[in-house]
Amino acid sequence: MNQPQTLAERNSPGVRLGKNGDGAERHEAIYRSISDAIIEHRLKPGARLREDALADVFGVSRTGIRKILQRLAMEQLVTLTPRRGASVTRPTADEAKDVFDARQMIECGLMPEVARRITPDNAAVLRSLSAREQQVVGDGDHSAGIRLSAEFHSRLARVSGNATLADFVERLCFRSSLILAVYGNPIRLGCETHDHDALITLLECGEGDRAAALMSRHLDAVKATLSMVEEEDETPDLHTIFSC
Amino acid sequence: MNQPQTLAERNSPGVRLGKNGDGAERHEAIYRSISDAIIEHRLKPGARLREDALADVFGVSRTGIRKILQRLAMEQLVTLTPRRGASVTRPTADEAKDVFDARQMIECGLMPEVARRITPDNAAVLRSLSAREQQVVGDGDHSAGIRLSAEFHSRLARVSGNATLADFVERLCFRSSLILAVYGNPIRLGCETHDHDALITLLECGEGDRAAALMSRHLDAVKATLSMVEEEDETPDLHTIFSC
DNA sequence: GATAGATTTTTTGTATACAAAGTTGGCATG
DNA sequence: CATGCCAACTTTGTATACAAAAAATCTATC
Repeated sequence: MNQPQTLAERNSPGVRLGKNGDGAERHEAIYRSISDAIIEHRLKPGARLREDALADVFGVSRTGIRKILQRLAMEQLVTLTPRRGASVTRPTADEAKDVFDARQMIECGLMPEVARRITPDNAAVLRSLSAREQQVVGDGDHSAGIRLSAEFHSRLARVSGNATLADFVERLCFRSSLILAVYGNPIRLGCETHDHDALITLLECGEGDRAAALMSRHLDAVKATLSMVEEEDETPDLHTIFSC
Repeated sequence: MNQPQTLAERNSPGVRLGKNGDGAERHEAIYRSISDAIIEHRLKPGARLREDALADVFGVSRTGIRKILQRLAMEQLVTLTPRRGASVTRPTADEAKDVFDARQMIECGLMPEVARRITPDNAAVLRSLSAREQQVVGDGDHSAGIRLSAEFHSRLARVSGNATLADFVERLCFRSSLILAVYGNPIRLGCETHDHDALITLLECGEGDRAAALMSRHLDAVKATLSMVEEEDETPDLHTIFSC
């Protein structure tokens, strides 16, 4: 993700952006790069994101990076501390609970409408997503699995036709990825991927309520894999560790 | 530059900027000023928000204004069109439906937990908010009424203890204010304020399910006051108007 | 030898300057 | 007289420069 256009642009001083297209798409691409890196756990919670470094890597100035960082902060993927810069957010146990409770309410609540609106096309896309997820998990690529699972849930919600709630679900799924990265148990991860297929089948049969019940159990199962041990909190950390 | 922070201070009383004027709080105050103006319908949907003008009015440079505008855009209170700048968003009928459906799902779903957690303190704050709302509506100040109603719902959701869902509800309430500003019927507005009091009473008695039912009816009532006539969409507008 | 203060260095916050694109008005031509 | 093109003016997009604050390092004194 970090190689191709970066060096090319850095090496050419008079950057002609007419060819590459306007900066908006470029910014979107950079946003996606960072977002993906966070969701896939290549950037770990707590990692500092210095503006200069990012500007350097992506070959844009700090102005653009700041904008992207601000957006990521609003989606709670990074935290912006006033004079200390940006870092990948480390979700607290409370936040994790809130996020999964929210998902349970919204995603389950959406199932009846999804059942009403799902089309063979939607189902096919979702099944292929689920298949890809099972494949990469089978290959041991947990990062890709986490992201594909998030994408599955997000797209499923979008079938409901309610863009606002689908956006919420998408954001919650991104945050869930982060939570899994912190509290997740790699061993037990991915044993619930078959739920996704069962979910699609139920929805295609118009069984919205049973789909909601399954979704609820599914999210419970994911929650159950989390080991909710609150990690260290920077400063008190040292005291707790070295005082005993 | 010319008249620094005069309007900013007038519009946001109680915020202490201090002499050094911690920039963060100042930006927050400006954000609130613009946000309030939009929610209270002093800035009407479609109104253009030129960066220079705002920078001038609030006595900061365009940099800060852009940041605020971007945040407002993410909350869907303003729309940012690529080389055309910012304007107050004009919600479509579809968006309005989505927003109210979302509110119905989330706010109603939250009621049982709110009933479990509400304290006399919470109830008192909410009651005073409701009283203020009834008062200003009685005085004919619809703008303040809309904003106080939004604040009531937002705070009510926050009692649930789920910060994530409360944030969602807050955003939905802000957008609702905008929707009411476009599709609302001033005459029928505010006849449901008594629902708020009844809601608190039910919640204090621990009647979460009945509170959820009332909330559902309440939101239905608000929806019913909307006249869902899709307003003009710029270009086709002229054709439709002048072709007959 | 340790601690507190001061200095240096790094990093963010803000403003301004410059470039590109859009909009508007005027001018010329059919 | 209308229509299409061109030019100026306006407004946003981006980078850079400068200032302020926090972190780190060094020094001096107790």
